Amino acid sequence: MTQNTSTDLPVVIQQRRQKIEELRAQGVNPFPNDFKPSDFAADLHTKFAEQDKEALQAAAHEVCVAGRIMLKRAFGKLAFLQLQDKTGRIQLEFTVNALGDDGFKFVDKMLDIGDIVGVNGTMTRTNKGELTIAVTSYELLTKSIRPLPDKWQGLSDVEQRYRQRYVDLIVNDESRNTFQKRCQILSTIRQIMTEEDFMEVETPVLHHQAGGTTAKPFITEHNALDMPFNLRIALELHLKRLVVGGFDRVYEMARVFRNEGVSTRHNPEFTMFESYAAYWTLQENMQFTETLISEVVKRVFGTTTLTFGEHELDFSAPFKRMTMREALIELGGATDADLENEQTLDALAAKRGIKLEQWADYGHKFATLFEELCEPKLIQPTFIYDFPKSTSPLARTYDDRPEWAERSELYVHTWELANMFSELNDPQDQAERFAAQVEQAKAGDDEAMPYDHDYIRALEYGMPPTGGIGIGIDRLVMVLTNSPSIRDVLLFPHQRPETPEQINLTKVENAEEAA
RNA sequence: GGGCCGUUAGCUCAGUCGGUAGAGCAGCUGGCUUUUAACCAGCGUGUCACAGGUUCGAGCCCUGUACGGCCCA
Repeated sequence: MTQNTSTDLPVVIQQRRQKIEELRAQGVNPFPNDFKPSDFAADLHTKFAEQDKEALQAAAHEVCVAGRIMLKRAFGKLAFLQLQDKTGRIQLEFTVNALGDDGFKFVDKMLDIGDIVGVNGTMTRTNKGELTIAVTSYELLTKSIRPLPDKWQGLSDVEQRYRQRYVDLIVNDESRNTFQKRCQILSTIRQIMTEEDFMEVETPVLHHQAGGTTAKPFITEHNALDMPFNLRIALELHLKRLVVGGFDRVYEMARVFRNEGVSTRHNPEFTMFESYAAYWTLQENMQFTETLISEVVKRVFGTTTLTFGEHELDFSAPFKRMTMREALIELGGATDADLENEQTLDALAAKRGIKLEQWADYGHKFATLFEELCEPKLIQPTFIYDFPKSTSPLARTYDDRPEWAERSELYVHTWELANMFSELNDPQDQAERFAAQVEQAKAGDDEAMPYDHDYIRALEYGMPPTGGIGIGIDRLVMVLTNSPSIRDVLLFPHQRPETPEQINLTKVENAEEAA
């Protein structure tokens, strides 16, 4: 918001500011911090669910809550307000009888929707049966000066919901619920990882060389070192260095950054989960991934079936498994002959109207055909395994099938949710793969990885046979919370600056630091 | 990057054929001791995203820009 002069402000804000002045004139602090609530709305609803008005009034349970006023219905000598805390809402009843003329008049005239109050009172029920706190004393804790959105329509403008997430969270229950679920999903993953004896580690965000996958990095600069850095695009290579170091089971769940487009499924910064376990094979990777996800669903949602859009998704283990070749044949309608060699793949692509890259080899063509022909059909959780070697530069290949990598991806609702493989631990092979990537980059693949010499050096010390798993946490949360856009599961999704001035602010700060 | 759509009061939205801005909620004043989108009486909320253009006259037509949404790459 731009800086307005006071007369430009909405009338409501001017009125609220005047109320603050009046309060101060009366010696009332509009922002005190001496109130301690001891009860929460949801607990009260649970605790007193069975008790009727007479029972409650006879017992006169004393309670103390604090929260935001969301609704106000005032009569001459009685007022009902609805208070919202982090657990939900509870109705408050203010009366002249309980509070006296001045105490009631303050509620009527000075307390507004949006204000934060603390109250003491006793439990009761209204004649209509609603559980209510009969307030015996109260305190204004924070005066709010901006009006909340319409109590019935709420806030639906998507831009404002993202830019002012705090307002969205105040008024939209679904939004609050989604982010609570996100938090529970993350903490349950951490719980399970701890139960499985994994160690959570932190690796650098600033990389000299953004590796571990193929994506365009962000570039930043270290002023004191006078040196450019990339923001990480994956966690992989540092975590595997730790496996070399003897930490047999490690994982990290954190933000990575990719300098690419923004869409309903892409945000420039997003959360990756990666775990590495020494001595795990691809089979164990797949078993663990399905256990982790189905266990998260069970613990967080108390079920194994969740709705996404029109689909019922069944997360009970085991998930379906098929090789990429089987998928192309069963789902893609290809024949063995179609998959014979590069020429037959070209013919298949031409027949289905699929464009293949100039630089693509057999493996890349094979994978592209899979993406085009099969991905849209993968709704229920399904592992696709056995990837072409050339599309998997960090994965071990089968000893008896050197052109195929011990790699699998988990698909749910057409999205790639997880990626896992037996890690390539032969330093010479890995060096050759890096070299091939460099060649591929020269040939025009702008997603090829750079050569990481220190990673080769680490492998030369010896990395035990290891299974690695990567999970796109935001997409997982989307699938589990029925959220069609990644912005619905990111508290503060990427937005362009609201005003040109904000772009200038960023530049000014950089210039100051550089000076 | 391309296509389509959107931007009007604090919020949700209407605005006819181009004739100078409208509703509900919120707010303000008054009334009301059991409301559940409380009710009754009264008051008005405004850089119609921004900048140009056409026109006697633009929220409406045209051009450009910004921001956002959806789809495609």
